[in-house]
Amino acid sequence: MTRPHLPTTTGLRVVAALAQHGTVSAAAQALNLTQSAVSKQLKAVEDLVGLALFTRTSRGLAPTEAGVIYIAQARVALGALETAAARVAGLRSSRPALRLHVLPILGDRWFMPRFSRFVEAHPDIEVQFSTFAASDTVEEADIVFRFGDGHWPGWQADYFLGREVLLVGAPQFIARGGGIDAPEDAWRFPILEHRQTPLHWSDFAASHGIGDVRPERMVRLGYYSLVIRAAIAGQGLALVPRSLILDELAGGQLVNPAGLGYSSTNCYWLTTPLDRPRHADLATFCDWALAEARETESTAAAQAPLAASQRS
Amino acid sequence: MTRPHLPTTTGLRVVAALAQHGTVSAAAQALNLTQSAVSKQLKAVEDLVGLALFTRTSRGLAPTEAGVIYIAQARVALGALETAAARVAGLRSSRPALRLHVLPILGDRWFMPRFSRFVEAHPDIEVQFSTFAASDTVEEADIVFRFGDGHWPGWQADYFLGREVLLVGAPQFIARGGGIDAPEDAWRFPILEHRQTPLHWSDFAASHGIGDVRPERMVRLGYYSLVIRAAIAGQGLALVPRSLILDELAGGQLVNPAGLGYSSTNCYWLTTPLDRPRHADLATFCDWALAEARETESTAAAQAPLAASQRS
DNA sequence: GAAACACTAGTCCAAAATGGAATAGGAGAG
DNA sequence: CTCTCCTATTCCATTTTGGACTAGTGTTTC
Repeated sequence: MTRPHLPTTTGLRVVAALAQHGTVSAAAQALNLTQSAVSKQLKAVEDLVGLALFTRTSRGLAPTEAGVIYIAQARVALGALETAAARVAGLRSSRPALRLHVLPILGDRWFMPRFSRFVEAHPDIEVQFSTFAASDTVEEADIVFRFGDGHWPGWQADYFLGREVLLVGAPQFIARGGGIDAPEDAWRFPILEHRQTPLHWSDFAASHGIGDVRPERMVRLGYYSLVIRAAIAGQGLALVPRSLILDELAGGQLVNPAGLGYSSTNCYWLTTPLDRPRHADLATFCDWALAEARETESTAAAQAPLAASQRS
Repeated sequence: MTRPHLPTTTGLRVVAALAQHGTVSAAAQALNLTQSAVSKQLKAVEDLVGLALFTRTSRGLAPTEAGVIYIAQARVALGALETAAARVAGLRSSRPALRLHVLPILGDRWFMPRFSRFVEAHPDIEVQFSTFAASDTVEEADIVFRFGDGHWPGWQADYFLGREVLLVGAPQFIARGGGIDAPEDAWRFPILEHRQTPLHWSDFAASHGIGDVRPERMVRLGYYSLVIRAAIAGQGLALVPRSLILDELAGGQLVNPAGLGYSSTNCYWLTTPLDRPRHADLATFCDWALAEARETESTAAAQAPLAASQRS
């Protein structure tokens, strides 16, 4: 046998990022590469595989049947590498690295812009992030960020962010649909849902006492990044924690019509294992992350009235 | 976050090959790279990980604690890539590739020297090999090479090779130990065992009617490649199918003292699923592989008397 | 004890791969 | 029609990779 044709690990990351972000340009930002580099890496993987992994549209990319299969295995491979890094980092006799498991949406929209502040403040603490790792590696992590109601046996859960959920959409899209003045107006529009957090719309309806969820249409997407992006593109209304879309709200790409939203019991939590000692670096990181999250939400709260006044 | 430090897929292959082959030079041969390239790739992975993955001795390399962890995840990652390739290959609307799952020892010692003959004879048939893939992918394969007694529910098993098992060792090593004229003489020596096929020595003892296995010492190794290599290095006696060591017997690196060995019911089988149609390419490959295996064993049988006469 | 053998690690250098800047071109929205 | 967002490609500089070769070490053989 000659040398097998394997993709590079950059190629795997590109494929995984494209699945999550939906466009070459957005994936490039997430990967800290240029649009041109990502485009070429995708082409290289597709040439190697011999099939297109994504279809191209003017709005971005969508996985093909082959792409869905390939993306799944790319994630398994990347997860194994995260596991290897995390487990080996745990063996260092010098100060062991902190092992964090983060959800994709938090990695992109919360850690990416802020983590450098932690590094500057604590250059001596090494942090190992995982996103794709399998559940056994997740359980080994020092900190696991989770979405839910805050109850995980064996784990202490500290509220992180996302309790305040807003109904949002692109301004022109909402205007074309006749505007939204009351919660039930939302059902005139297609709505977007993140598959892994499917309860939002029923919570929204329940919190406003408006009966069943009855939208014109519902589109389910695999990543919150894609939900947000589709909302910006005018493909539907979305329910999104305010803290995750501060820039889009400030920039006017998304608006929160009539200030509609609700307070969710399902939100993002910072969890730590109860059966392991809380060593100093872990405590330092938790304090920093929770404080930054509080600051994020203070900023979010301060912007809310401003956004409301811009709406009239 | 800046770009994560991921190993290259070549680095992963190097780490997995080193685990299997025990020396940089042997791994290089298996990978179709030079010793220098493999050495540099290993250094690059170890620099990235920040820990040594192998200890170096004058006889080769052995995994460290970190190495064992890393190797396991490297194999998971490579398995995922094999799965991706196999599943995507199955989607091609043109002639789908044959998906073969091969044991490491057969990949190295049987397919590596012979597969180019198949390619020359059938350039139009694409074959996808896997070795590391997880069990779900194995079950999807068109052909699975297995070691055992030939009974796997749902699979047709055709004898492939390995029924004739020889007691072998390095000539000087055997001479220093006083030679071997009878089966029980083997217990004066350390013996080597492949962890995944642990029954050989008891089968050897039973077939010669010599009671329990009572060697001076037993060393268990994770790969048959390492068993063969350790036998050549004079670290013990091994039981190995004749067909897998024709070159070593012919070259005198290993000898079969007193023609000792036995006929094993546990051997290598070519298995195909009963619940799927046997399409033409599959039949072509099976015919070729079984014919080549027959030829391998004819050659082996023809060499046996010659080796015996060289021994006196 | 010397020679031979098998091994790893490093240097030098050419080739290949990678990524960024820039550009071309397409599609949709305003 | 213009603007915006998008992908794909070209050009080029930089980085990475792998092979040839060498230096050095340790073990085995004679």
